[in-house]
Amino acid sequence: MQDTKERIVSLADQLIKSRGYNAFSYKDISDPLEIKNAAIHYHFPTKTDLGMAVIDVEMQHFMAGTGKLAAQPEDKQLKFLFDTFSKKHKEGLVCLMGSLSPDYDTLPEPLQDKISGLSAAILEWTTGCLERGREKGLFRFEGEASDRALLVISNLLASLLLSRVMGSKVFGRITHQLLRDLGAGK
Amino acid sequence: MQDTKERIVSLADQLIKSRGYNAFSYKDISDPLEIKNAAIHYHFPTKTDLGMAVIDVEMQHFMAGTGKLAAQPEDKQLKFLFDTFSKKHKEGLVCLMGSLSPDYDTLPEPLQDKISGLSAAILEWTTGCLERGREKGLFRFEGEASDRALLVISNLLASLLLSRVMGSKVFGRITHQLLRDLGAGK
DNA sequence: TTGTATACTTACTTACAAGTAAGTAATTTT
DNA sequence: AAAATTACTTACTTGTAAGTAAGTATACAA
Repeated sequence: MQDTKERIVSLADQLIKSRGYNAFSYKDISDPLEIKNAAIHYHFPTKTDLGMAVIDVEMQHFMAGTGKLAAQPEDKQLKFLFDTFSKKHKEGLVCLMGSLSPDYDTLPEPLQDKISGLSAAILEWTTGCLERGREKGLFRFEGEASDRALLVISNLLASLLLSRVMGSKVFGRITHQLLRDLGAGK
Repeated sequence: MQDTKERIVSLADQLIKSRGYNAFSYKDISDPLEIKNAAIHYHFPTKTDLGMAVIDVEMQHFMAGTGKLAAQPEDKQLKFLFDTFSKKHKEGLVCLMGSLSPDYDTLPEPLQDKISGLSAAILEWTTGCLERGREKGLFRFEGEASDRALLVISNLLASLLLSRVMGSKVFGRITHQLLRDLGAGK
């Protein structure tokens, strides 16, 4: 039954994005799934193994999602990124990197490396999207595309975090301003 | 000896900003200060009390710092905000809100309220700064000053988080782009 | 039909975080 | 000089997180 394994990863993913890596335990997973904590250790011997699996799945989803859109115009592609974050916002979650980066120094090295890998992939993709979009006249902005991509990611990440602290309207205010700065939808 | 009490808060502040609220324990404070954990409980009966004290001190520092600059031109005032974050960046720390917001939902309500209060104060101050600065021609940007202030705070917060994950150069790249977007120093 | 792999459970161990109760030494107040 | 307050320590308790060793039920394979 691959089913249990997938449910464990899925719940762990949600827990990381809602409460943070250091604030959830195997009990938070075993209780709702009505299994014993040892069942989780059977699939994922250590919490690090589970964390790795969560990031692997996130990476796979990202690759699959962007892969499907590769032929679309860049403004549509960028919308995919914004929609991904918008969905998390509606669920009251933050993004993986937003959740894991404050705890980064407390995480085991293999986990750190996976997180860095994921962030590099997202930055690379966003950079390419903005770069090509600007050439086509879909976006208008100054400076290096990679710097602008960093700004976009930085804002999306923080908008989810700040929504929690400052109220949910913050997400829309930040993303709206962000899109305006890119000269998108113009 | 008020000294011990202050050292406890100061260390707790550093621990929150380096490892996160849920990832530090009283032992991380009692060991370096060479006191017993009960000594911390004497000053701060619960971890929540300690967390509250950390935020209180942060708020006091913010009020004192901005208060001193009230007569200065707005671009200098904004520089104070950037310098505050730059200092944290050099120390490898993130800001309080960056550290506490992912764990927000796991925190006791009084702590949540204090964090929200602090964030509101920072947003209010930044909004005023940008607003008056734009009127004087020190800044140039579109949209509501409060939305732009949100963007500034969002980027500063995220730049510290992302520096950990993506490498320390990220901080400078984000802040540089941010200042350019405000038409500052021009 | 016996054996082996899979997916668990039962029942632990170890470690440590958070908090408390009672005691003590030094200072300060009356 | 006695009493009270301050700032701790000693020595706990309770709870929980992470992990493990050994056993069991089921399926499927040789």
